[in-house]
Amino acid sequence: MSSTITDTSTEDRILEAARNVFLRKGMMGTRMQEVADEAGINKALLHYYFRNKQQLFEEVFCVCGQHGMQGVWEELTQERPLFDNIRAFVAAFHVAIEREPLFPHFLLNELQRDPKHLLKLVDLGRGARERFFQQVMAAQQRGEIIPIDPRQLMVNIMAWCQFPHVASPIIKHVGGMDQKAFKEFIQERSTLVAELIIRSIRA
Amino acid sequence: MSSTITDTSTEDRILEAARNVFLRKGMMGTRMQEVADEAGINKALLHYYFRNKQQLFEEVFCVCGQHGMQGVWEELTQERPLFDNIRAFVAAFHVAIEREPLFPHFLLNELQRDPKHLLKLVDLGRGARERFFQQVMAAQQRGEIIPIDPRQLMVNIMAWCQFPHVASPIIKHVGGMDQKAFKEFIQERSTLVAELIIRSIRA
DNA sequence: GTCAGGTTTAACCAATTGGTTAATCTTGCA
DNA sequence: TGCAAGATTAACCAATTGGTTAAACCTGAC
Repeated sequence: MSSTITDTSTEDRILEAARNVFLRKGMMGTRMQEVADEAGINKALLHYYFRNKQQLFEEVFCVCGQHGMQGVWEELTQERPLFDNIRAFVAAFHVAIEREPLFPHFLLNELQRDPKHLLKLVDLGRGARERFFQQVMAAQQRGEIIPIDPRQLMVNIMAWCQFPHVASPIIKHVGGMDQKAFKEFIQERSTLVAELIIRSIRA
Repeated sequence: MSSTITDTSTEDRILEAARNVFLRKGMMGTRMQEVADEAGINKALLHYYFRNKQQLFEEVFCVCGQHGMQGVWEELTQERPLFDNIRAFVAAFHVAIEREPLFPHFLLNELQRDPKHLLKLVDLGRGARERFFQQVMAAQQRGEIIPIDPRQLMVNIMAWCQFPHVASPIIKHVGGMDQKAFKEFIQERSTLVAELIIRSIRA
């Protein structure tokens, strides 16, 4: 049966292992053997649970949800002043990335390789973004912020939140940071980013 | 001889083809066959000119320089007010990326995969960055800008310049842009970014 | 012409890898 | 106990791919 303790345990071990390896190596870089090893099982058993690599990939990243990124978007659309929404969003974003630091690089990479499969993940934030755009335009009309394409603002926020993780090897290298120093560097950003974003658009 | 017209032409065709394929697919994603095809030659001839894939890769990206990125760094260190240096740097950066839009994503990706080979490319800007850091700290002491870790400022600038290209599939998708609209979106940034960066740090 | 050198190619090789098969091992149950 | 069905494995297969080899093909010098 598919409800035995061992079953679910095995299937879960596979999903967990696959998620880790996929995040580290990307779809193209992962070897089914490595997933099997990390799950402590045979490679054939992998194909017994998931027909092939593509299906395993989609099961992990499309079916199983996007690992806590959706709560983050909602921070953008609370009934709060624009600046407070930005602060909350940036903070929540940093917490989410701290839980899954490899995710930004992974997602950007896979989307460049094959957009059609993972773009649905991106769409989950669409509603929140649209409401955020409206709030930005409203603040603009009230003269609270400078005139700016809301999409540019959105890209600016995302860039400052995600880029440091995507470029972490460069940053560590040129800044002479070890892992600990880098974490502090990122930690400092979680408040800095919001304040500088606000400074950049405040009228 | 290695100075015949045909020779150099063949070797150049290979280097050009390799550069294109590597930029599109990354080191791991490129197939030697595809490079050979794009160069219009046999796969064996590829190995006749370049012993193996790794050597071809390093020849293209380490030996042959970094394709115009070094002139950009110098814009950071001219004898100009800080804000003018930032404006010039951002503008030059956008021009450089426009010539080679795939380069940011490629570099970030390869560095995450195997830092040791390409980090020397990053080091070419070290001198310029250090002088820039000094100028930032000087402006800080004169009270022209707010207190900020110059490294954070540097990351902020790089993030806004590079991230849109790394995340181009997402941006096109959520913004409903085709290639032309995206180019306009980027074009708008080439002046917007510098002004917003300056707003974010101006005292 | 022809011969020697570098150039180009077709055919081949070995290793990797996604995926399959058939046999073996558990386990719950009649 | 013994059987049936799912779980697990070792061995295997076919396709891809980086790399090699030996032969063929210029082309310029004598």
